[in-house]
Amino acid sequence: MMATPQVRRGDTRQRIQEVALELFAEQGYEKTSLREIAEHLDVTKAALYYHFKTKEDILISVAKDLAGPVDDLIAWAATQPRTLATKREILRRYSDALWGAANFFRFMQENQATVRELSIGETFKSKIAALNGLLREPGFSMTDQVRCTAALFSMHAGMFAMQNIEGDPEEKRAAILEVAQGLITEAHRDQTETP
Amino acid sequence: MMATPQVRRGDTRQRIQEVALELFAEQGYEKTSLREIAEHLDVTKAALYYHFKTKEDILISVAKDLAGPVDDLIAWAATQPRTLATKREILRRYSDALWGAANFFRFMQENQATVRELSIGETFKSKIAALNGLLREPGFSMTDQVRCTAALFSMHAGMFAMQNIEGDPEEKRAAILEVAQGLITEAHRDQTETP
Amino acid sequence: MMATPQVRRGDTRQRIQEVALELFAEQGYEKTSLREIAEHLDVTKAALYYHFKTKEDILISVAKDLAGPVDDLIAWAATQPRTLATKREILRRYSDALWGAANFFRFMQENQATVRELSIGETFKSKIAALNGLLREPGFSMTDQVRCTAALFSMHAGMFAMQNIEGDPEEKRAAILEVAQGLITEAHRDQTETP
Amino acid sequence: MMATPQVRRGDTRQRIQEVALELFAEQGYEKTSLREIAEHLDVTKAALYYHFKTKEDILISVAKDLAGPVDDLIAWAATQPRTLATKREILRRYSDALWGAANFFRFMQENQATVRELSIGETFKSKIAALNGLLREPGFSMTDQVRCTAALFSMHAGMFAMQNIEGDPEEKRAAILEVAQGLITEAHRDQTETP
DNA sequence: TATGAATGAGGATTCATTCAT
DNA sequence: AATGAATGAATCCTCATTCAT
Repeated sequence: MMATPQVRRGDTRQRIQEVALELFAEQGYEKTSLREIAEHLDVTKAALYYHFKTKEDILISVAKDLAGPVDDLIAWAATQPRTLATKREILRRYSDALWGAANFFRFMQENQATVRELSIGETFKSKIAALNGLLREPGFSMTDQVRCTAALFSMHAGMFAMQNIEGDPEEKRAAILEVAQGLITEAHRDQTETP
Repeated sequence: MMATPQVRRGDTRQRIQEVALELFAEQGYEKTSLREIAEHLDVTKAALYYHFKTKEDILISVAKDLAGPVDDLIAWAATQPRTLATKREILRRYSDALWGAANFFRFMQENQATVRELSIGETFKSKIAALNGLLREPGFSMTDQVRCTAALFSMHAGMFAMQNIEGDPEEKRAAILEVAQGLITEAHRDQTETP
Repeated sequence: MMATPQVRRGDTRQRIQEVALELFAEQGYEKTSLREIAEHLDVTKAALYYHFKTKEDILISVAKDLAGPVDDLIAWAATQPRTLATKREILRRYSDALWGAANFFRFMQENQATVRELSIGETFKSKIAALNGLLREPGFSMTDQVRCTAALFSMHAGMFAMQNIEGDPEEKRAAILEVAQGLITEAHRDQTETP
Repeated sequence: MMATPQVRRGDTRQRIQEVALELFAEQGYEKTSLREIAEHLDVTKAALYYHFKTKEDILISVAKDLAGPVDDLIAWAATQPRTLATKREILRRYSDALWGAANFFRFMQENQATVRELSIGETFKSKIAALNGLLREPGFSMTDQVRCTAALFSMHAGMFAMQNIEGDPEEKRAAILEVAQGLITEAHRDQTETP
């Protein structure tokens, strides 16, 4: 029969991350002020600084938490043979990662210019480059290389571009994955047929 | 018998647009201050206000100038039959538009969060939606609808994602277009085969 | 019959310098906020930033204006022979410099810890070192070297320590100079007598 | 049979004083934050508040501990005749006091502007004034009064100004004292000779 | 066609301090 | 004897914008 505590417990740090990500995704990083974040949480700006050293730090901490699956994916992929099957599986898992932290990836896509100057910018760019490297084969024809790259970025784009289109979300997601996998498959088939 | 003018003549307005776009594309809209633009041009901030009513106005004017080809494309497409051939041509022309104002489209892509709040945001979004509507057939299977949409966005993504990859720019551009057209074609073939 | 202008003319920059120096000297650099300076001038903080890039910049500009005589003195001294007569004249001129910008030098003395971190810190330290170098002879006995150095610093200290003591300011100033010159003279006499 | 305690025992209060003085002397009072002090000690800011009521309180407590010798000196001097010999001894003892808490006196000298607003400011100023009163004779000529005052302040200045000069520290200290005593002596001789 | 001078609103950040535990 | 969490007030500084000249 404990009374509801008047002051929030030890979850403030996490609540900051949640609210911040939400606002960052909604309005952009620059347009979201710490005042705004603080107000949403009913704390003072200074409280944010108790938990994070800078505004950028909030974003970094969020990124660290949410980009983990992509790291795992890259690490896993590095142990696999560079076959078509592996690549299809990479895309499948990437789809999971993307949809598992949609808000965050939406933020990253819509704030590229801003993020580029931030420390997570390089980090992220290199992850995407790593994934791209795992899919693309330098020996392929230019067109097929584009197919591999397009497989990756179609998923990014698909995630948001399809938001406005009616239809069951899961079905859409499956369709996007299918198209991406189709591109990779086509690239490989193409190369096998025409040496 | 006029002496050569020491200072640039009536081209200031245009020079503002050029410098602004360059800086917007490089650093993002928010991170680019009017002071910075003015300094690059060796004029005062106040001079910018003689030519444009607001910061946003500079961007709007740039957008008006550069987005024209896309408007033309949409207008033209409206007069054409919704055939595969038309759609392939739409993509081809869109490729021209994109590469013809690469800086601007790069800006739009990397500053989506910011642009969304600006008046050109809606404008632009509706143009993309219009293009997408010209390519996508609501009657198609979800997968094929995704293919149509992916054709469009692959070009956006391709434009920048391929920057880091070695190879002749023109060849890359052709390859990107080919992949995009391939997607549309595949969507149509698919639908024709499996009614 | 022109009416008194409502807005101050072009003297704002200078008025900022004056007020700033006054407040810096009175309360110290850190304790003086830009808000305070602005209020004293009946302008906005932002106005200060129109004229100076940073708070430190205000101080730098003041220092540049007021430390000129010391530079002149050093330059002049460099062209003179290192005789006792020269040194006595250095002290005399230094007295002029000090009393000519008393507020500023008082500030420098009372804010050493702060000034040390600022860019003018090094600048100033090196000037004092230069002066000291012009007065001190490394070949002298330690005691006489101290006399030379004390001649310099007695003037600094005297300037303020004597403020509380009754008496005609000009007479005090003359007495301080005399004591300083006496120290230098004694150092030289001493060295001549005991080789 | 007590185990060696892992954490420092009851000496925290003293450690705070030590670290605080060190940082105050190094960076100045205002530039030294309680966070910084706490970090150097590996405790929380709140811990400082267990031992001291305010930031100023830390400084006050340090001053109380370190200024004792000067109080003793003043008390002792009050019981002595105002002879030249007494004054020379005052300077000698003052030299001891100064060198015995060099960090603290350096702090006081370099932070005059700040200290002036603090409660120890008045305290300290009055001590120096008391010392000065013990050395200076209002009946002396202005020049000789300046000599007396200069004797006192030369020691302050000497302490730090001579830091950059090569030579044995003890020898320097002795030389500084000698010069100071010389000034007092000269003042007295002068007065005796020219009544 | 521009500038010089200024403003008002707001930004991120830091600080000394408090208090329940 | 000390901490974790938080606050309120202040800091420096930047920005888009205005307007008389």
